[in-house]
Amino acid sequence: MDSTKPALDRIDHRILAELQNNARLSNKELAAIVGLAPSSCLARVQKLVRDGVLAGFHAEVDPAAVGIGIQALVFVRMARHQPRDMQAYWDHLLELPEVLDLYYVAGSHDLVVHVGVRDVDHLRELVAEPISDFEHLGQIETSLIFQHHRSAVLPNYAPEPEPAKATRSGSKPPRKTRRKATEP
Amino acid sequence: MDSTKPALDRIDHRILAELQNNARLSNKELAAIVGLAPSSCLARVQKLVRDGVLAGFHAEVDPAAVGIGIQALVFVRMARHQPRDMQAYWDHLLELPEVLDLYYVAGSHDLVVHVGVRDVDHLRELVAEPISDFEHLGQIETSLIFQHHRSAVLPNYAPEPEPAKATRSGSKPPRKTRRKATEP
DNA sequence: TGTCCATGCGAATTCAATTTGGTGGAATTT
DNA sequence: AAATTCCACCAAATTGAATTCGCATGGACA
Repeated sequence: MDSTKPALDRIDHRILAELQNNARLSNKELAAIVGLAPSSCLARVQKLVRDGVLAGFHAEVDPAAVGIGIQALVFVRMARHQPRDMQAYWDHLLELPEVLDLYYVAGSHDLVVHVGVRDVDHLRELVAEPISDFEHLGQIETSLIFQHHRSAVLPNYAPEPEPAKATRSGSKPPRKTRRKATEP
Repeated sequence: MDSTKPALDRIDHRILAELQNNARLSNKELAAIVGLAPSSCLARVQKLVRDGVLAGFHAEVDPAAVGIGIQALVFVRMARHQPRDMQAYWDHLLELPEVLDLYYVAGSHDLVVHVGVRDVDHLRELVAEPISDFEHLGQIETSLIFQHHRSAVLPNYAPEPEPAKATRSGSKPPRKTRRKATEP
């Protein structure tokens, strides 16, 4: 049925969690954390990237360091909801560098725009011009953000299919180093 | 005056931009991009981390892979705005794994809560129980998210103080490899 | 003009990433 | 049930990067 759903096991989820917390973990460290050999761990990470489960790796930077003095949410209600118009306005907003997040939602607002600007003047200009500059707009309401928190890691609601490889007897029966083929 | 503001130069901002796009860039690659020797580049990155400008490195994972089927914005209006109550409710929300973003804003809403849940039942339970379970709450409105976009990199409004090291004559007068101290 | 400081470089060392060939267990086939 | 296939894993080896270090350069300041 679902060709795109090999389902992630416990170790995969562990890898995702660790990399969400710290994307700079070296493969060796990650392998040690999840209890795998570096080579096996690397193979899993590469697979997760190939499958699009790991969609990117981003540094988090202090907004103040790039001159963002204030942030705001702008709630926009459209006067018309033609898909054509919505899409055009959506694309328009995405081109604004000030737009950090863009939500298209059901309910009494249509769009919620999270913006980061230099100062109040910048905010006023942004809302007055590029954001309001569109046909078929209804109400616009701007709310200053006092505080914002973003969780770094997503919850995990996925059922784990298998013990992924239950190390049944104790912890690690270290395999006897076998090497005979290339040996005098 | 400002002991914590050595101001970032052009190269620093370039580093920030690149790492926001791809936090897994190797130091060597990054150095090549920004036009620095690996050792110099590493020193800058380490400094940016020490100074808190680089606040973290996070993997971005596909919500579907962890079982998040739907996302929503929950708009909450408080009945009372006592700082004590606000803070308690804020902390309460932060403990919910479903909460992905939390905004405390001025305006007609007080809190905007971005949640990721398994399905509609999960959403109903979340809003009915943990989110509504607090005194002094006013209106609550839940809006399904149809589409969400997050920009990976912040804009840069910071003025660049100095050419960081203007290579005035041409590009790279390759320094004559000096090594005399340890030479016959 | 001389000194200090910040920043950069290259070479050397240390350590990690990646490749490869082989192993064992579990599931599947005979 | 025995044989076979397949898959994920591991260890070792190689390649290549991260990190350290001593020194050089150029601007700021006196």
